[in-house]
Amino acid sequence: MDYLAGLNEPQRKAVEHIDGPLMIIAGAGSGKTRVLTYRTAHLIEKGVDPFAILLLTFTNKAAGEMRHRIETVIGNAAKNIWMGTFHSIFAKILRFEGTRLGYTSNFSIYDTDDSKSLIRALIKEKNLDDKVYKVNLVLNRISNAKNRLIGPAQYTGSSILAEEDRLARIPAMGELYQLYCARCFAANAMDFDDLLFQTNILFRDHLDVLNKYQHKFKHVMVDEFQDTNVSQYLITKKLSAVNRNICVVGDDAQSIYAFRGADIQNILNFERDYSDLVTIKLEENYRSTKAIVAVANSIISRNKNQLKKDVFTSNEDGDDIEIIRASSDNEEGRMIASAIFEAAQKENLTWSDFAILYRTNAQSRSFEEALRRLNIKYRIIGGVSFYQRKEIKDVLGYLRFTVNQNDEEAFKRIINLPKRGIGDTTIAKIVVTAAENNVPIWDVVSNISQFQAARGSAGIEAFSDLIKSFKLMVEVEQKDAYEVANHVAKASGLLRELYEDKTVEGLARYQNLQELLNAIKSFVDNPENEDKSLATFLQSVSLLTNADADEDPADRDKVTLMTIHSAKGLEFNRVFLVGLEEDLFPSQMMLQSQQDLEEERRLFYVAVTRAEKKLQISYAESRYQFGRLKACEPSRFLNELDPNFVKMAKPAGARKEVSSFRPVQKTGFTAKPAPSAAQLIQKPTTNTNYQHVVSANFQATDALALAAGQKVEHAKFGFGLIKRIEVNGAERKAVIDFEKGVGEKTLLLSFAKLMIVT
DNA sequence: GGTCGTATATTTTTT
DNA sequence: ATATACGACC
Repeated sequence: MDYLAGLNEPQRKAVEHIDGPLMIIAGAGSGKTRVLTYRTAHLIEKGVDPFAILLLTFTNKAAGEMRHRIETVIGNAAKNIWMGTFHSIFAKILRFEGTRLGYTSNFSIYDTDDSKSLIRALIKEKNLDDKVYKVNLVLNRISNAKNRLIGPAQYTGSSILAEEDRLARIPAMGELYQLYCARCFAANAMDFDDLLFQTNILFRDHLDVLNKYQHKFKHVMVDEFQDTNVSQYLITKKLSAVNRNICVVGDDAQSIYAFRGADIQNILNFERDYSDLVTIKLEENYRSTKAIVAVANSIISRNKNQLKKDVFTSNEDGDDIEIIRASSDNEEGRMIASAIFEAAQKENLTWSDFAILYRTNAQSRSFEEALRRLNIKYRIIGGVSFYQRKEIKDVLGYLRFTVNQNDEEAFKRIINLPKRGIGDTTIAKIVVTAAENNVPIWDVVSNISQFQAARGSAGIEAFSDLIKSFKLMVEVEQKDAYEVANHVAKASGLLRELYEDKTVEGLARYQNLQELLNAIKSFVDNPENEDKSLATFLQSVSLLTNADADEDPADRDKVTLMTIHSAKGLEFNRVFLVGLEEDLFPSQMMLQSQQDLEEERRLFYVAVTRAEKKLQISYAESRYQFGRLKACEPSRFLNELDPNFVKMAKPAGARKEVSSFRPVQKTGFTAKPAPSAAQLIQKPTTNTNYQHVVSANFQATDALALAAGQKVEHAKFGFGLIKRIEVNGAERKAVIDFEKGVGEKTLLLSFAKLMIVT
């Protein structure tokens, strides 16, 4: 019990409160995780069975870390606590209980891409105008409905919603919703929202199941409670209705997921649902300096919709918050990068002490470039994660279809991959045939001759034989996930296809695939995983968030770049909050669609409170957007900072633009790893002759731009004159002579769109 | 059915 | 700037 000694009064009270509903309002940096950890440990020490504790966190990573910390306090018993995200915990429960709802235990989980693809197909099948029925809009409406527990039947029955959709000129919305659900169900698939929605249905319609879990979980705890939606809230409420031991932890000031259905009212109105609720406020900030806390308070005090709170700190005063003005996004990048470089040297900090936080993922580019230039190591959290990459999703598609042959989206992805001569028309026909005859897709595929004339059916038969052999491995031979995946990668031909692709991207994709196989291997080898089946692996994979990505600890000393959303729950010695421009932050989109400046302000608050020692905020006066330079205004949020703790950074000395013209000497370098990225094959060069041979597949406009005598220039990086250009149409090759040396950068930018053929 | 070339729209945040 | 959609053509 000695760990109680290190806690302050409210923290200790929270830890020691065992029976009855408890709400902990935890200000930023107030030791929330610590309280949650100790409280759980305390429960177990008081004799609560770890299996009877349900702890819901926001990311899998948070759960993992918490488990680790509890383990150091109470040891091995921590392994048995039910801990994870809402999505992963209830996916697990649905595996067991889903049969009650007509799903089998190996149901697929559709990610957002799958959902969108299905909606796109439905819009097409119904002959609706996809300019009016935008996929994102439709998906949003469906998602919102599910999060508010409005099923398709209720949706179509609601005159209010029908009126809304009529006014929005999307009267077929209800029908689409219905079809979407029917198709997901036929595919034995649930989307992200279904994992919560169907859990609610399960608990509503099957009281014996609800009862079982109500008695199983003696204590229910919810972390980041401010970001739960109605669907999640109802699940926890139902689960804790018997024992009434519900403990929620959160900070209304940090509620930043309204766009995903999170309802700040859950926390603001929590008292209404529990008359005997005990509320404890943690208001002492242990993380940040006085200056940072003061500025954060000055920001959040402008919001009306919040619980009263008085966050304070007894930490040192600290440096003032610095505002950095840059002329462009590229200059912003350079200024921040050199600020990091200098600070690291002068103050003996490591790269991992720094974080750059931005509003949108697209902003990372200028920082990446500038950091690379200074040889500063960095890592980017978010963006396109490993499991989103095409080659990975392709293999996962095969694996998904092997486990669940009704999975329509997996089917569409892999049926013609590698090419089997099966086109979109055939695929659509199969899908529609299955839907119309109300039979699983697999029935059509495996009996293709009954449904379709001979044309194209050879390829389909080959495909169905392939899948049958995979099925055999899983269902009869009971092979584990790795054995199956390894075989599938080879037998499908995907591995070979990538192996034969000798371009740099091809190589990277091949390596990614190998890495996926390694990940599966380590899943199988991990003694903590009792169930090594493919189905279980797939489930764990589809619920990974981008905060969960593995990082090799040996390689950790890097500057972190990420969106403010992904920074939730983290802290850094130094924080650079960048891109403080009106319309970007606060985001124009957000203000238009949700009319919610307060949520943006909370996001600002979250960003500011990530900093421990020093906070620097920057904005640019111009920024590239859609390839064009746009003028920008400083954000209104800059005026909301307490002026007593803010200073302008001294203007950086006049800076000469870089315009080096280094001759290219390397053989074969690559452009950014964009899909259209190019590899340059360079012929041996002499000192004066910069000839490059490019095998390319380019648009006519590009060829024009590259015509002989044209200047090739890019922004500030320099230019070169093309002396001669030969474009051999048949071979799709261009030979280009440069009059003089051009910078490597210029070459890359000029050729980035050229795609390699050979 | 597949490939190529051009026109068009697109960007907020994420389980 | 780039991803997608569409029409022309093989």
